[in-house]
Amino acid sequence: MSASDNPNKHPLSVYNTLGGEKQRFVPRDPQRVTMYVCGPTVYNLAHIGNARPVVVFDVLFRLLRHLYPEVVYARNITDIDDKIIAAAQAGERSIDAVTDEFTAKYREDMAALNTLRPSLEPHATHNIEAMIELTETLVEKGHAYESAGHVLFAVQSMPDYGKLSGRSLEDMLAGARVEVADYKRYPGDFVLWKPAADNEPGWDSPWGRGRPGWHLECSAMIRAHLGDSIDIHGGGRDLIFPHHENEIAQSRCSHDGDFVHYWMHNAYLDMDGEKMSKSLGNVKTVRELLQHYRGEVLRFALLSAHYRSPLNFSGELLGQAESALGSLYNTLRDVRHIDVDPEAVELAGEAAFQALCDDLNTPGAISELHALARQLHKSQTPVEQAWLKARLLALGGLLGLLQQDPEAWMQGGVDDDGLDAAAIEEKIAARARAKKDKDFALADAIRAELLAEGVVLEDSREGTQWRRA
RNA sequence: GGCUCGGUGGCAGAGUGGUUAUGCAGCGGACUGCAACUCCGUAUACGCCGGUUCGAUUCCGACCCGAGCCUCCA
Repeated sequence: MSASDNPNKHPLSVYNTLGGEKQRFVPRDPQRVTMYVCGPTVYNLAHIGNARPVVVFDVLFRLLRHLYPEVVYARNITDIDDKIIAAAQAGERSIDAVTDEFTAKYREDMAALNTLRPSLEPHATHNIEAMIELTETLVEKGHAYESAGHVLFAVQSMPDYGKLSGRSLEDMLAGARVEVADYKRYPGDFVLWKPAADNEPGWDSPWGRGRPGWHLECSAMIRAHLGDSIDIHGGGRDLIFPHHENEIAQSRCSHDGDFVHYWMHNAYLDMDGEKMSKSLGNVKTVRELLQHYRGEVLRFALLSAHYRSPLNFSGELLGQAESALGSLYNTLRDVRHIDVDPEAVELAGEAAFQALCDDLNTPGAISELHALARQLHKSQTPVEQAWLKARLLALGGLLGLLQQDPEAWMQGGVDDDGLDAAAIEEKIAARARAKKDKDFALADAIRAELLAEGVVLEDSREGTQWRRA
């Protein structure tokens, strides 16, 4: 039974890079959906661009969990790589010290964006044996060869190599930017296994002490942890070629099965209209941004555009995200005393849910959140308010948004300096007395004083409440 | 050069062969002691040129502009 066969579910469509079109999602096993997303190379802090696929596929993970009984989501930790070795040597530290530090920081940063931990986080170095086995199989089957201590994949041995990225071998070499190593039989061949220098980490193998090539770990770990075939494989657009193309080559030439059914790729982030790059000096780490914006604001900003569109990540975007998110929390604050059960909401009929089922249309879903908020403001009856609040929370939860205490959200911020709540309440009380005495000059002075501290007052019949601007 | 994807109002960003996207900011009004919040209303749009069509921002073609990839970058 697929989701589409269940009247209580809504069909999910995703854009499949393989085929270049939106397709109905049909899992191979509706009881157990499998998803793999390329994770970090742990040698430095994650930047906000790295966070986009993490947040996007987190939404997909949440959505799939609503649609299917079990979802196994694996995201690898690449803890062996040239850049890690370089970082360790530069810092005169051990490899482990580097990878442990940045694995921990990666988890902290992604948690701050309210992303769920994947079901599995396989480490490359824990799966070396599987990589060696995979390489041996490829050699046995005539798809790989040993040369000068390297083992290389022979791309010409695979008839439809290049299918994912939509290019032929001739096309790929036409650009002629390929630096041809003399140990390659064919310029497009790529490394499965390479020799390790004495001062580099290495593992014993049939080809001597060495370490894996870049693409190998994903193929080996997918097979080891998820099986020969999986439903969804995700990552950034830039990985389509060569990384994912080569994963396909490794996996399909070594074992039966079609490896991945749905390939999903997110577009890049720009920084103030320019590509984020180290040479431009405009790389922003998640950690840096968290100094100035709350994680949920960053998450909201990342979800404000469709994942396949480039998103210009600017201070203005973040300001808008903060305002928009604040208005939603403000709505929830007004009904904070109404108890609801978001679990009871049947999502299938919700427009926001349907938007997400249409290839993760997060901007569409967010607009529906605003529509619910507007209805909530206008509603006068507690029953209706409870119903709307439950829906807003349920749908927000699907996006990983709006799950914090609204009062705390409105009164909180990233800065710890400024007036504390008790001092603010005290001034509000003083202002209330002034208002009662019709001393509006004093009341306004107090309000202006608080505003200067970044505190905005909102009067109502029930009294005065405050929030941080 | 090859392959791929885009160009929507001040900004961000959906979507559609004919009907208000939405948000942020702006303007007008209601509410308020005045504000804020909220509500109501409102201006600004679909790169350019052709074609198909009763009708195109939406389909087709050309053009201009931009982006990504072309061996280790999300």
